[in-house]
Amino acid sequence: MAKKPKFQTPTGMHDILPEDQRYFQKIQNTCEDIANFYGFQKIETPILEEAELFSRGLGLATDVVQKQMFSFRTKGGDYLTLRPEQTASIARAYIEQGMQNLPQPVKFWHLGPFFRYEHPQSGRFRQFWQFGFEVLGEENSVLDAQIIQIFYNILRELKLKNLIIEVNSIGDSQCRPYYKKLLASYFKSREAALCSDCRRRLRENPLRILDCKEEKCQPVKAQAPQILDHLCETCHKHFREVLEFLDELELPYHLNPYLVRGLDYYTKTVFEIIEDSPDGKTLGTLAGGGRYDTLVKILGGKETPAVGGAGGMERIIQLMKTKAVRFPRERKVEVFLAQLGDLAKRKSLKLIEDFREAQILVGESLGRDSLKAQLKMADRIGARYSLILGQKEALEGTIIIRDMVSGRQEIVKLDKVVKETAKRLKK
RNA sequence: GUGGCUAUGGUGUAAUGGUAGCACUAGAGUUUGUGGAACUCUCAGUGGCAGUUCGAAUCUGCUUAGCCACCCCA
Repeated sequence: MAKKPKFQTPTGMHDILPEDQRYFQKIQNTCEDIANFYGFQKIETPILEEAELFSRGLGLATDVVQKQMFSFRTKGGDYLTLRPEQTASIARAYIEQGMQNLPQPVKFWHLGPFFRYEHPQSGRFRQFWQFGFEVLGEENSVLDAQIIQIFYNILRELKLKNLIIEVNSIGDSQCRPYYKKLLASYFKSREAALCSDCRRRLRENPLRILDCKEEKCQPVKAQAPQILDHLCETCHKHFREVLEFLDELELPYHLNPYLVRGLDYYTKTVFEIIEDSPDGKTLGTLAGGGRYDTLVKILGGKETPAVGGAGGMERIIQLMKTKAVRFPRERKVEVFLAQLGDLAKRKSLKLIEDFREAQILVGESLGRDSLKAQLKMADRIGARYSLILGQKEALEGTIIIRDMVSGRQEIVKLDKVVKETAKRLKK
């Protein structure tokens, strides 16, 4: 006889079990509250999009596009991709739905699963959940600061501490090309001192060398020209304003001139929020984002300045767990209905509906026939009262109310039991 | 994509080539219409495929998954 096949979740993908649902729910509720306060509306876009939306939007040279997309051809011949991030889809929706004709800015939040083909490890999955906030149609630096504030608020609301906001500006189409050239020629003159990856980056995207953690590259990096010294007038002013707003908000930020994000659509402000853990272990970025003033145009829309970011739910949950963030039970059952005998079981079904109408949570274990086992269950879930409907009671039209603390029992008329139970619960 | 470590019931763990055992959990029960304790019984495992051997959880190879590092990011 053949062995039973053993199915398991695909690499890097997980079941989200009830105990984790509480955390997901908590994050979702927090996002929703904050979104309502700041005037963001929820949007959901398809999990599949045309592959080109991402390759054009995020940039062909990015890691996400080059090696992390789940793409496939449909029977009809379309080339689709499981979304690796949200921003490009929102920009697409903005263009497709003509949202430039709405009062600007347009503010959205979202929450859902995303997919990247990578080697999984802690805090890194092939299917992972993100929430995000995006503002389209506003170039003012005050929005950059407010987006950062929003993500900081959410993390704080989730009881996370020791948060550090890393910020940088990576310029725009005015100044970045010039800086890139400057940087490229600097690194080129010292190419021999760079690691092999960085020599490749030198050709593809010199900015990323700044992100390299290779020991070898550190001294070269340290002497490299810094973008902040080479921002154009506009970007410089914009960034200065952002920092002033952050000061005003008294947010704990750290200016990190090496912060370069992996997606090409970013302009000017970029940020990441990380946990400053004492033992030096990091989960990676909890939330990150920045300004993307050119994305809408790249995707074929009108020039539309925008800023936004996203948070990683699994990472946040992992951190919440280590900080022992707990939640009360979502369902407190105070009454348990135990039944004995065929007639009683039939009457129980209807009785449960009566309790539902009265909005009293009533637990049951209708599949169990032994009274003992049912009371054991009642005890386990912590019911205050048990209702016992046996053969005799069912025939007489009565039912027993048992106080699970004192053990006292009373017999009441079956048609009064909802009322009688409600009365006892109020005390 | 590259390298390192790991893998035993649902969970946590024993067994260094010779009967896969224990604890928890779960289910059923202990004068059959009454919970918490105790006790009894039951379900349930060597990730998968090969190889070495009289004999493999144990040794070897491959594979899968997890973890870690690189890379990158949420």
